[in-house]
Amino acid sequence: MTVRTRFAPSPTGYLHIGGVRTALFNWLLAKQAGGQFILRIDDTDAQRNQEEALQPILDGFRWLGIDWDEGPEVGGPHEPYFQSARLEKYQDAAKVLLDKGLAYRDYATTAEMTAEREAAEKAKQEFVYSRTWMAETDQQAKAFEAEGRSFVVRLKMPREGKCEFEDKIVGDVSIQWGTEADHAIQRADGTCLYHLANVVDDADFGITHVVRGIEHLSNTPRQIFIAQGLGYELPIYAHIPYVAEPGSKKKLSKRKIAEYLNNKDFKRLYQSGAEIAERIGLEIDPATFNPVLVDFYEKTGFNPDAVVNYLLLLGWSLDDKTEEFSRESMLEHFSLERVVKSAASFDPQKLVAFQGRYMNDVPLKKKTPRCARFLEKASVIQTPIECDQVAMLKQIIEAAGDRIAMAGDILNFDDFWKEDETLEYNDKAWQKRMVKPENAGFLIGELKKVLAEAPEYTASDLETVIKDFCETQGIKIGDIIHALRVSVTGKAAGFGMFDTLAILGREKVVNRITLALQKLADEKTGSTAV
RNA sequence: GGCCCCUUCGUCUAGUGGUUAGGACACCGGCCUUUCACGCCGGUAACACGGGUUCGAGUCCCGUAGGGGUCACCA
Repeated sequence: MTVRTRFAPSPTGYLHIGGVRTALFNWLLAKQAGGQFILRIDDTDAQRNQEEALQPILDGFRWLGIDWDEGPEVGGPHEPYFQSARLEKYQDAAKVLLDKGLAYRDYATTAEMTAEREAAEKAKQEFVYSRTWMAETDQQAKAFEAEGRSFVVRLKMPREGKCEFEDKIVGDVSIQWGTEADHAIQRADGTCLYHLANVVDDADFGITHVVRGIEHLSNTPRQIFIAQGLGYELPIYAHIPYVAEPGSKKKLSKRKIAEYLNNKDFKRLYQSGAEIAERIGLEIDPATFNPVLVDFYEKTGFNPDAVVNYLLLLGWSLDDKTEEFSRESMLEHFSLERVVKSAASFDPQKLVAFQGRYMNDVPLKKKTPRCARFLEKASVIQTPIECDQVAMLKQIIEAAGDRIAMAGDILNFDDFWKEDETLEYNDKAWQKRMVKPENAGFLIGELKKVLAEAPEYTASDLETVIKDFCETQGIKIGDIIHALRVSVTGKAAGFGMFDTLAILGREKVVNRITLALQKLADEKTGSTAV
C-alpha cells in the first residue's frame, strides 16, 4: 500500500507553527514510506481573495523545505486540489446519502434550531434535535416548502450503539452515536460543508492516513458515518495533540500575541525579531509578524532546518537523548507510535537554542549571503554588495562566531560600516571607560601612535603590538582594551578586540581614535569651563 | 453544562513492575578570558492527589482534583 497523506489548510493568509508541525508529521509519514504528501486547499467557505491568502502558506512550506507531491502549483492526477472547485463531487455524494436515507432535508430555520439547542443547554441536557422539520419524502418536503421554508441537508445520525475506531495516537476510541448531532453537510444555497467535502476528497485522493490535530477527534465519528455511507474504505486515523501556549496548556493561537508578550521568553524572541524587522524597514503587523507564524522566522533570518527540528521534537521523540535530526534521520526514525499524547507548550528559548546550534554549523560561504541580505535591506551597504565588502563581511562573520544566532543579528555589528564621524558612543560605556579613568585619554593617545605604525593589520600582529605596548607602559591589557573598544566601536561589548581592529584597518582605527580623543578633550574643557 | 482527551524537573521529554527517575533548553556556581558570547566542569529541580493490585508501582486498576479540546448553514 502506498502511503498517501495530506495537509488541508484554509487560505487564511498565514502559516501557524502548529499547522506546520501537523504538516511535517504528515510529510514524514508519507516520505519515509516512499508515498505522497498532498496539499489540499479547504476553501469551501472562503469568499476572500484566495490567491493572495494562499501564497504565504505555500511560501512558508517551500521555505521550510516541506514539499508536496500533489496540490496547488504542482498539480497532480486528482486535480483540482481546491475544494471550491470540487462542489459537484460533494453534491453527488450528498445525493447518495439522501437516497440511502442516511441524510435528510431539514427545513428548520436557524432560529428554530437555536431555540432547541438553547432549551437543551438550559435543561443541562445533551442537545438532540427533535427532527421536527425533517423531510424524508418529497411529499413532506413540499409541505414545508409551501410554508416558504428552505432546507439544508443533514446527516441522519444513529441514536443507538457506539462508534468505535482505533486511533494510532489516542488509542481505542469509543463514542456513543447518540451524542452525535445531525450535522449539516449541505447549505441552503447548495454548497457543501467541511465534513462531507473532507471525506469525499480524502477518499478521492486515496488518502491512507489522516493525521490531524486532536480538535478533529470529535469530528471523526460523523466522518466515519459519511465514509461508510458512501462505501469508502476508512483511512488510518491519528490525532496529534495541539501545540500549547508558552507557559500554559491552552491551544496556541495567533490572535493572542498581546497576551503572550507577557511571557518573558516569548517577548524576548519577539523583540529580537522586531528589532531586525525595524532595521530592514519591515512593517510590524501583528497579522503577519508574530512568532506563532512561520513568516516571523523567515523574516528574521532563522534557519528553516532549525525550526523544523524544533517542531519535530515538540510532541515526538526518538529516545532519551537524540535531539538533532537531519531530514534524512527524521525520515528514517519518525513514527506515529512515538508521538506524545499530551499537548506540548511552545518554548521560544529552546527554539532559539536550536537555531544557535544550526547557525554554527552553517559554512561561512552560505552564511555570508544570508547576512548580506539583511545589511542590504537595512541599507547599511549598497545592493549589490561589492567585492571588497564581501571580504570584510566574511571577516566580521567569522570573528562574530556564534554571536550571530539568526542571520538578522548581523545588524548588531553594523558599526564597521559606518562613517567614522557618525559613530555613536554608548553613553554608559563612554563614561565608564573613557571619562572616569584618569589616564584613559593619555594611554589611548599613546596607543594610537603605536597603532598608526603597526607593521601589519592582522589580529595576531596587533595582539603582539598591543601586548608590547602594555609591557612598555607597565599596565595590564585590561587597563587599556575597554577604552580602546569604546573608542573604535562606541560599544561596551563585542567580539575579539584584535579581530575588531584588523577588520577596521589602520585608517579607520587611527581616525576613530582621533575622533574619540577629540570628543574627550571637548568634554573635559567643556566641564571645566562650567 | 454534555461528550471526549490529557497529567514525570520552570519547559520539551526518556521511562512499558525492581532505575541513585536519564537527557535537552532555561536557571545557578566555577574554569577559561580583553568585554560580550562560545566552550568545558559542576549544581538546583519532577513522577498531581487518594485508594487498591503486588514481595515491590512513575509504570497496572478505580476514584478525586487540575488542565485542555469540542459542541455552526467554520474548517
